[in-house]
Amino acid sequence: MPELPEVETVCRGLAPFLEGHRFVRVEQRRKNLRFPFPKGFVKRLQGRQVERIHRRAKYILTYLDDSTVLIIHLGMSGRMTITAPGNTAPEPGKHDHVVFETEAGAVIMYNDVRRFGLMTLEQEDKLDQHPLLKDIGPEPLGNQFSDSYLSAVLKGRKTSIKAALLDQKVVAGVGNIYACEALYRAGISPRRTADSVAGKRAERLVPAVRNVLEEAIAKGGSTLRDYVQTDGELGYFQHEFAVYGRENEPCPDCDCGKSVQRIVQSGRSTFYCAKRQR
DNA sequence: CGGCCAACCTGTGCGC
DNA sequence: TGCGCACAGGTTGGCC
Repeated sequence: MPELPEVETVCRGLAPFLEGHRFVRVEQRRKNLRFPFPKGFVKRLQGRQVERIHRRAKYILTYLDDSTVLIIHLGMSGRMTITAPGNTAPEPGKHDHVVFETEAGAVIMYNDVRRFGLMTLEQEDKLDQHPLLKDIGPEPLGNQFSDSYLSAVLKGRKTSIKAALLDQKVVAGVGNIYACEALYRAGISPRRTADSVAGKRAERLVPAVRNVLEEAIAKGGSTLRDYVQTDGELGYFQHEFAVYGRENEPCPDCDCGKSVQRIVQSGRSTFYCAKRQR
């Protein structure tokens, strides 16, 4: 699930337990996720203090006091679980792959059934050049993501606009759900060619992407308090989607009885309303 | 380079 | 109840 809003929510949930706190125990419970853990992973983390947590695209960047950065990606099924200081942490289960304990007594577990996630370490001054990060496009909530940028970057691209939105080089952090939802809001067909999204369409798509992500973050934020108190699990949230997962249902703004269709584009499900989206 | 597809891995839900 | 298949929110690497 984790797209930009979920990763942002996870970062915000982790921050109070990690920023300014020191890892006193790190347990790596298997040798790899998507990639092998780097050499000396546990040793390099133990005793380090976290300075700040930051999100870039779908990556969680944890800046440490020795100028290294712990890079975390949640993949498809990665979650973080927090046990606040003073409470008893559960025993790690089959899919709890990494356990962090802070000096204050918080226990954070990384859980990932499918293991498409990753953790690695990089020197802070080399972070921009890291292979995983160097080609990522602008943050959709930042100023660089504008209709002129979008028109320019999509120029000449014959793939679908849906596939282009999923390309992290075009824009950072948009995944399958929010690509569908943003296109719905913008009234743009996911089948449309990417380079046909310029001018007025780009002017509609940019705020559509921004707004849907901002709303999802706001919702994550509003459920976060309850989330941490109940079971401490961070990562999966119930959102109301207009089209995603709603095949054969009427879309919210449809007055014509037509319903949401599911198609497959480059191997991923796309949901859209053929009447509203052209 | 652009674009498509398989692969990575586990779990779940559905039809038969 | 069991089996096989489709599918799941991400990303990469290989191929044409």
